[in-house]
Amino acid sequence: MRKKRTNDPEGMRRRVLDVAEDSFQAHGYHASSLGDLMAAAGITGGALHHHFPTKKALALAVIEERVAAAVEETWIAPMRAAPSAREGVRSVFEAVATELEQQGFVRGCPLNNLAHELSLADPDFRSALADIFAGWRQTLADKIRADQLAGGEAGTDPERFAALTVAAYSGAMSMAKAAQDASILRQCLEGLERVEPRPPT
Amino acid sequence: MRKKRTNDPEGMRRRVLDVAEDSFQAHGYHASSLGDLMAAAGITGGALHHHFPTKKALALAVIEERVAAAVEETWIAPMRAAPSAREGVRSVFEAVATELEQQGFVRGCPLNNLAHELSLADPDFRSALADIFAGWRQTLADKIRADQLAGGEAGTDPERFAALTVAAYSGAMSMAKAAQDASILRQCLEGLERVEPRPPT
DNA sequence: CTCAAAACAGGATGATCATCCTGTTTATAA
DNA sequence: TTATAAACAGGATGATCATCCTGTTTTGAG
Repeated sequence: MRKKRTNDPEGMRRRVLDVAEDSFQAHGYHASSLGDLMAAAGITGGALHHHFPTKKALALAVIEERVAAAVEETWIAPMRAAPSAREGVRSVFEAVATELEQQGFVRGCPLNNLAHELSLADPDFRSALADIFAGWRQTLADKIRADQLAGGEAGTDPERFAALTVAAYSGAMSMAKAAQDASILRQCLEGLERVEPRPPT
Repeated sequence: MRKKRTNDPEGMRRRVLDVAEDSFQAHGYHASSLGDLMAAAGITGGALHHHFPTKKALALAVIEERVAAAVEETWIAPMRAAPSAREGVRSVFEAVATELEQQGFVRGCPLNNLAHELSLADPDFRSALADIFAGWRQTLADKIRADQLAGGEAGTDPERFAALTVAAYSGAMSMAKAAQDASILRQCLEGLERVEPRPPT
């Protein structure tokens, strides 16, 4: 009689989020069935229902914990650590492009993928996704302001720079996903680097 | 005994595409059930199956006929008619922003909406969507080349300009959809207009 | 130790969905 | 007119899906 079951609520919750994040990115929210997720995570219906009563609750957790963390890791932290806004943008674009080229296929931007499918589906989804976009732009705008305090970027509007950078990245990832070709990212970066390049007068 | 049924295959096909295009944009492909579409179009299962044997066939028709036409109408035709590439881009951005502000909500870019949900779902979807993106960029690049033949845009790389413009628009629409606020479109346009603004040396 | 709550198991359920099938009606060509 | 295919009707079907429910095991507080 092997009666050994170790309760590990945190670990089980993490495994569910792992497979949900992966499946939502690979197939989307609606195309991911809870049955598939349960099989992939190796858990039962009771356990899944215990941690996430509804599919919506699961998706909200993926957005707030995983998608936000992905943006934090890919964009926010590198930008804060960068010597300047422009150098940060360049290094993030190139890092992502290089990573995509190495792995050979393009899954798209985690935030954009879910934003397109879920923004209109539910107000809770929409506001969670919009908040991540806003924080992303905020970080970029703050970096421009820091550059300006250091004497650079005169004449660059922080919010405008942030909006264009995030838009260009998101759109470039959209095209890269559709074309399954990451090179468009580098093309867009080259264009971005020619925005307001004139020195302060 | 009113026995009057007028066969109108073209009209019926058009009505199906009308409701499918609308529903795919509003709720997405997977969240649109054929039952809902049949009810909205006022047709029977037999008729739907006759014109579109599978849901995939219906979506492919929506992409190739409706989404491509939307890009043609919104971007390609106005760009060809514009006096210059930059003026064309400006007028399209402003026209879309104004239209979105008037209708009060943002559904997103038809191409991007389906591209995100379907690019990884099926190779046929992906290539149809990628072709539309490519044609869009081609039109923009051709316009820059025309400007160059007319003596302007020296130093502007046509493909780079096209890629950044499409990316910025797509990404701006993504954010506008998530935020339900079209103003970010104008912000991105202002940024775009500061790309390579220096005169030829 | 006791016991209540949390964690997990596993199946039931009702709804929904895409597809298919058998007919019937309409249009077209010979 | 007649034959043939296209156009359309309407229901059947089997699969799938999210949620819920009843029960069992584990954990920790008192």
